[in-house]
Amino acid sequence: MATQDFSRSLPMMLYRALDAVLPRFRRIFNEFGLTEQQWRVLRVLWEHDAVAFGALSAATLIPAPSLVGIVDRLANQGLVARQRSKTDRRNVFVRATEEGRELHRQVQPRVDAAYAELRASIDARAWQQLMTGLERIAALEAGMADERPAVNQ
Amino acid sequence: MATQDFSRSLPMMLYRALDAVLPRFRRIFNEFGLTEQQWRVLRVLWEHDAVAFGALSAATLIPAPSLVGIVDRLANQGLVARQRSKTDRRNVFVRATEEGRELHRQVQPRVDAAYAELRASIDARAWQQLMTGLERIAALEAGMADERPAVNQ
DNA sequence: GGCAGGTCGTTAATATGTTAATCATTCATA
DNA sequence: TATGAATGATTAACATATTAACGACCTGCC
Repeated sequence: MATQDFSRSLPMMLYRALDAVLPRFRRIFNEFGLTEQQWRVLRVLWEHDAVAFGALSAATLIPAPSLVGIVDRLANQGLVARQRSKTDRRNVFVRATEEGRELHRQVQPRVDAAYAELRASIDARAWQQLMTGLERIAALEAGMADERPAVNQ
Repeated sequence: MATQDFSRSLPMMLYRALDAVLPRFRRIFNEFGLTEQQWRVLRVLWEHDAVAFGALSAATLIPAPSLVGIVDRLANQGLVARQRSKTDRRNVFVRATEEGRELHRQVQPRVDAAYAELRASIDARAWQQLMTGLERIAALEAGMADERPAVNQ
């Protein structure tokens, strides 16, 4: 089982793809004083009004401890607001303010255009195969250990 | 040009794939007191003896400002050593110490096994198509702006 | 020989990732 | 109804990412 070529390993190829794709979007976000993660949060809040903190973490793929600070900063800028659940005071809901929605309306068209340009630079068949492959990898259940705690025998 | 489904966008799918794949490797690195990035550096230094700082940054995909601290910490642990070039004192070479090589010999088999297991969990054809797709994306030249500074007219 | 401009590693400031622990709250149950 | 386990957000400590600026060093050119 020879050691595999490091630079063409799956993780490195995924990083390479991100390095090729993200800068064109980050450039847009920076124009509006947003980081990529801050934008991801706004992106979700635009579609769903009020989102539970845990659900927001899952939808953005941002780990909860990171999300705390990100929501803090967005709240300080007046773009989102926190709201504790009244039925279960452990839960926190996050929603975009009107100001946050307005900012999103400005950013989204630019992002859509950049995404269309990206997609147009790869032929549709290769794009579809790539997406299918990524779905299969993503379906692999993260670690495959200590999930399903070995129920009886 | 309707707004595209966020959760299935290329960047989010790439993140999802990383989230599914990385934990199984990180678990191994942590056993040996290494972070993922620290391991990437050792991985390259194992193959190449002495590597110029800039080349190390490129090979690991770790941005230079981050790499400074990572090499610092590896050097403090005695796993790597810095060495300034005598012909051009701006250049710095990094090499693994004997201790670093020994650690690598312990970690690599575990990583190879985990990688083999990962690869076995996807059929070879889908894997190949995924890799081909990733190569195409990676070839896209990052930002496609301010590269090639608009030479005459 | 000296100066303008470029290269290379580094520092600085801020934001985020990672892992473990904490704290308030809820829930099941004795 | 008190109590221990479970949950959800948060804090803590450390490592890394991002962007801009810096400083030492080289190189071409006057």
